[in-house]
Amino acid sequence: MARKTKEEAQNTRKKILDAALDVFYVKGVGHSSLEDIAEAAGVTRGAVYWHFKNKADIFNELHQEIHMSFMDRLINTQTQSSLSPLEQLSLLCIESVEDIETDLHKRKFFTVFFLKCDYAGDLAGLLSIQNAQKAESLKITESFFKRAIEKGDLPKGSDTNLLATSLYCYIGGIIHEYLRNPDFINLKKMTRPLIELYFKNMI
Amino acid sequence: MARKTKEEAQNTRKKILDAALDVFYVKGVGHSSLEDIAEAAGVTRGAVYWHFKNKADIFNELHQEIHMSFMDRLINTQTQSSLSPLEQLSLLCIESVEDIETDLHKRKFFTVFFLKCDYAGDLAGLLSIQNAQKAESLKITESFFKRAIEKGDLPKGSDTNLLATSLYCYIGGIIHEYLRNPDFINLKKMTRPLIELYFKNMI
DNA sequence: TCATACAAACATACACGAATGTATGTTAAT
DNA sequence: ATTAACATACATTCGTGTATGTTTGTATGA
Repeated sequence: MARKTKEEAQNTRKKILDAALDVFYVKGVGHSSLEDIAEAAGVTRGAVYWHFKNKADIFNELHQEIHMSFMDRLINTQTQSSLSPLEQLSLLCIESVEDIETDLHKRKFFTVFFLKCDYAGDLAGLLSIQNAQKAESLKITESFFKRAIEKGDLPKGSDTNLLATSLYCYIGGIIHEYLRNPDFINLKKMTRPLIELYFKNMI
Repeated sequence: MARKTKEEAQNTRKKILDAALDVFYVKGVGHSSLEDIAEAAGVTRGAVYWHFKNKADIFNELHQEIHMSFMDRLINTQTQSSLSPLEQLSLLCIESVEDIETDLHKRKFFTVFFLKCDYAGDLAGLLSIQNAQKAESLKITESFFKRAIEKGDLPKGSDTNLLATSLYCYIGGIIHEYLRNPDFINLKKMTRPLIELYFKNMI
């Protein structure tokens, strides 16, 4: 097979990842063969094996992608807004949840990670990788609450870990419930009320 | 093979279901073979096929089991307590979440349904069955909020659907996050604070 | 500049095992 | 006598990882 330029090889790699997301979304990770992914990417299985060790490797790479994207956004939200910390956080939550409906790419990601994989067998170890990454982002989220306390927007002595934890559970729960059953939550109508319920009342 | 009494056959069936839950919990649904389940139940694959159509059938039966159990509890909570509707609901939430940690059987169920299956292939149709059942329980949950309004515990005109939805997302999120990463939430310490955050402040 | 060697980036072939569903056999409850 | 409730055997397909083949980009040396 003709050797390609580095750029072309990167392109092939990207095509494989994109194809994998699509195939995983439709068939579930467990029922997607590397042949399915190769075909969807327009290459052969050999190419998939050249770039990735196995299916779990592909899955993990996909997760890295969305984790990085989320972290970027979290950090940018923190540093680039004229809103108060709680307003920043509230807006981030609203936008993140709304993205699930409006951004098909994101919806595929979250559907795959929440509903279309089983965190067993080859994927068993990846949950702890994901968890370590979540701990990282939780700390940053917690820092929003800390800044809010410093600004006097929250009572001194508020438990920032409890607040960050509760917010993660709530937003994660909204996304998960929506993906399980899009008819359960009309995100267009309910995102803001659901998030406001949290930010107006709970804290 | 010796024909058994009806009671013995029911016992075999129960053994298969129990074994399936254990195997699914350890290996994930996708990576559990019917041979694995048969072996764990101390029978052969023939017996599994006698009682169940296929793996999806077993999975669905397991889900029926937990759904019925939850509905019973929801209905009993509603009718048998001297607490106010919101207190009833709050206590139900606390107990349900605490059960995840203390009741291994429940933890296995929720782990299997949230993390160890991929809702694709044979399991694809089962999510909508689960969703229909959830809609049923959501209505009952909503009725707690309605009664609370009637009693004057909540403002007239409160959106009971929003409240029930938000509670489902929150409790589901807590359970999901805990199962993904037991280190993320210390349920012993955090269950009450998390639930109280909701009931004391959000509503 | 050109020739050459190496190997990256694939494509194709090989080898094998696992899991499924169905068919058939067995025995005792009814 | 019939058949429920299994156990065992049969038949097949699918998917995986590894081995091997092909071609051209790239580096190096003359």
